[in-house]
Amino acid sequence: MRKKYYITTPIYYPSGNWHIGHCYTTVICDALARFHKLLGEDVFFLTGTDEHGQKVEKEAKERGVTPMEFIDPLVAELKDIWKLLDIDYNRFIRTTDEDHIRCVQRIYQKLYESGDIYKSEYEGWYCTPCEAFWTESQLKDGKCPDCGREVKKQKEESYFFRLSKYAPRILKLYEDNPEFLQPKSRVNEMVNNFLKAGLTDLCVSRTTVKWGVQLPFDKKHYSYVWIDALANYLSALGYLSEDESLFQKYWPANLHMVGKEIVRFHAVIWPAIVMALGLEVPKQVYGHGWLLIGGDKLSKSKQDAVKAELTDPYELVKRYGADAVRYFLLREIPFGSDGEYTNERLLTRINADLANDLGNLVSRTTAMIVQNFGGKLPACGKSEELDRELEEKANALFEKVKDAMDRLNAPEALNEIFSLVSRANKYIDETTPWTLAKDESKRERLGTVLYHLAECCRICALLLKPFLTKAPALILKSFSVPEDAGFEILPFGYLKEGAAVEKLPPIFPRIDVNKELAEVEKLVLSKKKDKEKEKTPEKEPQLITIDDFAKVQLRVGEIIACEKVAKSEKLLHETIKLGEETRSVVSGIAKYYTPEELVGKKVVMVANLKPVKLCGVLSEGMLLCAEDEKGNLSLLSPERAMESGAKIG
RNA sequence: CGCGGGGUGGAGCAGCCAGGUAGCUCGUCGGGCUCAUAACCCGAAGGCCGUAGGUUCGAAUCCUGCCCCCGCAACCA
Repeated sequence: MRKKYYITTPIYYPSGNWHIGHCYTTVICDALARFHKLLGEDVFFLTGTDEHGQKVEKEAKERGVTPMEFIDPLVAELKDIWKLLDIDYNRFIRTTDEDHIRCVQRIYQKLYESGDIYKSEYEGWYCTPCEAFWTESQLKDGKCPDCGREVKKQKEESYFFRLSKYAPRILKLYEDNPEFLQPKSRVNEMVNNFLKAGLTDLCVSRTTVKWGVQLPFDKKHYSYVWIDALANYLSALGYLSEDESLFQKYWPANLHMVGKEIVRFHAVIWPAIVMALGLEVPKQVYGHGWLLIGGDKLSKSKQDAVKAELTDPYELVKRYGADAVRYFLLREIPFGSDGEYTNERLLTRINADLANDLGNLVSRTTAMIVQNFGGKLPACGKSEELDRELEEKANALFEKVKDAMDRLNAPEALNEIFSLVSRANKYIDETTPWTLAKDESKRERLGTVLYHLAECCRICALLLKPFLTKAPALILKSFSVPEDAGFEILPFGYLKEGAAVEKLPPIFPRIDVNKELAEVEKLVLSKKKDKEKEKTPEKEPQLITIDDFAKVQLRVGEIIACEKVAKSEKLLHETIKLGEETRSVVSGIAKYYTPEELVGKKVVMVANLKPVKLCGVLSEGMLLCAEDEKGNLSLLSPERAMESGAKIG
């Protein structure tokens, strides 16, 4: 029986902002899936979206649409991106899929019956307007972190999962299987932060959020989103459905690839649930690092020099092609740790590796075969030492690539492949085929050299198939290698004398980096402007009536004291005399005014603004300011002397 | 003392676990070549390996203190 390989990405939350980071995780998984397919394994590659929960519910409501109306276009967009990047998944699961929901319910039912889910009471801080529970540590200054309002301690009937029971077994899992959680540093994190302290049972039901999976044994309750989300790895295979054949075949997962921020859910909670269901635990969870956009470090030292980075996957693929984007993601980020994304690094990579090294190698090799042998591959004559060295390197490559991929290290695998590309370029200089071509007596030697180059191109292209999806096929085609050929034809010597060889136009045209960077910057800036425009037009043309205006009470106030707000760079805290009363007001003008120069000023303020707390300081009004496009700012003051408290209107 | 990771030529990283000529990619400079996408090949410059101590014949590597970044804990891939 063929070996099976089940690999998953996290399911993504449809936030409306798909970016290069989402592509990172998915492209790695796709490369791994393709690699294992080429090894002849039976692969199932799962990805999808996590669509339930409070956030979606809330955002849909704000837009006045149903949750599905909100999500559907976002999901369609994501699928488009995967298509552009040639992500070859077996299933795209959505947690709103009927079969998934049914599976989640059955999992809950099963755990409820076995006693691993039980009814108890959840006590927490409840914010009534937000309908949300918060833990002690989530509160900000004892207030709701979302809206800043008072919260009250409240108990709620809830269902809990006996996570505590599984802590020892999870520790043992880590000990017995060092491979289970990678990289190793994450193990320490989990053990020190959670497992050592002992796990507390996990509250797995909600009554406040209705956009979720209803619990079969208590219709008032809905599933905790994380249980719902994690279950996708099982539901996608038809677990607990009428047809469990996929589940039988592919479970347990070989690899759950996840971002480091959600390692806890995958390495602690998920195995516990899987254990509770009596199933085999996944073989490996890998917590990869992040792709930091635009160099956060840079922005601190060179405040003004922060460049706009192009991170929109559509635009990137449109400009540089799927191969270039995939290559960058797979090659540039040291695996396991964070990497940095900038347009410049992307372009440098494309030019240096794909255009100069690989593209050019293929180009010069095919050109010489066409020129000297009329597009028919010459015979491989007697190998000299230089040739044999190249052959050995080419034949040793597969093991090196496989070894790197077994450790999930795509950058290293690519590094190995490109070291052969490099060696081949050097081989051309060492053998100087253009000199051989001038001497009719060296014709056989010329053929041998070109044959070796053709073989290197072929072997590199073949090994690049999991990583790139366009170029390898083009290269192989130009050497008349069948499209569906796999790793079985890797060994040196596959190509036969007389095979048709075709000269290709540049596969990866060189990019003028400075010109392109300038263009990209322009593009990003214009997009930003578009976005700003989108927001403003609604407000501008709207006319209001005098009644609307009357709702705003404007009055003259006198600043009698002013100080900086300690925790903030932008805020000033003014004490303002407003006729008889005194108001506390916080304004974001610290960059434009010093506290000293404000004291004694008469200003215009909105007197009936609902009080809020900013950085913990009460603000009972708003000072009116004029601001121009350049960011200059000026407070408004009555033009003649006025008593504080005077009404404006 | 909550936990973890990191600080190595201009940039990004490897080396550290098993101490012993500091390596790779990009960039800069010089040379070579002309088959090729102004590409390719060779060479050079540039680092007291965050900092202060310690162990050792010998420390980027082991130990200790300190400084600085980043992350996790607290639903960002």
